[in-house]
Amino acid sequence: MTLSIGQVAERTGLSVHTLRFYEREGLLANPVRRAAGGRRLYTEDDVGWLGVCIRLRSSGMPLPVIREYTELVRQGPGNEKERLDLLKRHREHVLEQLAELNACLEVIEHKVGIYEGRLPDC
Amino acid sequence: MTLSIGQVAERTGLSVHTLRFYEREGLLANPVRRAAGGRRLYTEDDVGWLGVCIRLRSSGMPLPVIREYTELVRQGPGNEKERLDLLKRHREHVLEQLAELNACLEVIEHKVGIYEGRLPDC
DNA sequence: GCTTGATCTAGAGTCGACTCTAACTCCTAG
DNA sequence: CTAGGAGTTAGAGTCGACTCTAGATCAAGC
Repeated sequence: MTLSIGQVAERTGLSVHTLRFYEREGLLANPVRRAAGGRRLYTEDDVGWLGVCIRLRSSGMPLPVIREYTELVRQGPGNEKERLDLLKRHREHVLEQLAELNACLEVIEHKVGIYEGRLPDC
Repeated sequence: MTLSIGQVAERTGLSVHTLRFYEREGLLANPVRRAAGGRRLYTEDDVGWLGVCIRLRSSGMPLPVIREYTELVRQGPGNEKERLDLLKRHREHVLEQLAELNACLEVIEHKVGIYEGRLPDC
C-alpha cells in the first residue's frame, strides 16, 4: 500500500511543500518511489522515518545533522558507532534543553505566584 | 554602580550587538541611561530584567511577545491580569515543549538502546 | 597631543527553515 | 472530452533573530 504526498502531509502534519523540501535536503532514508507520471509514492516505512525526523527536528537537531544521520542509515550496517555517537551527542543536547526549560518554568511559576498574590512582590 | 554595554555582555552572555538590538526592539523595561557622550549605562536592575528576557526567549517566547510583556510592566500597576494571562499562556507552551522533548528523548533512548545492543533491532 | 580600544548610529547582510509561485502535467468524475 | 483538483519542477520569497559593517566619537594611558 502506498500513499500520495497529500496523504503523507495529512498523517505527519508536515505540508506538501515541506515534504518535498525535506526530500531535496536528503532527509529520507530511501529514495521515494515514483508512479508513472512522476508522482511520489510513499510507503509506511517512509512515514515512520519521517516521524523520527520530526522528532529529531522538534528537539532541535539542525537539518544538516539529520541528513548526516540519514546518510549513515542509508549506508547500511557497519557504522553503528557513528550513529550512536551522533545520537548520544543529541541526547546531551536534549537534556540541556530540558534543564533550561525547567529553569524557565521556575521563573514563570514564580512570577505567576506573585501576580496571583500568593507570594510577596520583590 | 553602573555597567558598560561590554560588561553587561559579559555578564549576560549576550553580544553587545544583541544588547543594542534588544533595546531597539523595546525589550528593556526602563530606558537605558546614558553617560555624557551617549554611552549606555546599565544598572543591576537592567541586568536582572535581561535575565528574565533571556529565560523567556530560551523557552521560545517570540521577541514581539516579550515586548508586549515588557510594555505591560512599563505601564506600571493596574494590568496584573493581563501579565498573568500572558505568563500562563506561556507556561502552557513551555509544558508542551517539555512533553515534546520527553517524547523525543524516548525515541533517542530507544535507538541508543538498539545500537548498544541492549535491545533487539526492529 | 596621539594612539588604542570601547562605544555610538543607521543600515545592510546572514542563516536556518520553511513557504510560496509559475507554469506545467496528470487523473478522475461528470 | 473537459473541468477541477492534486501533483510536478526550479527557483524565488519570507520570517525571525540575530550579526556585522562603516564611519564617527569618546576615554584613558603614554
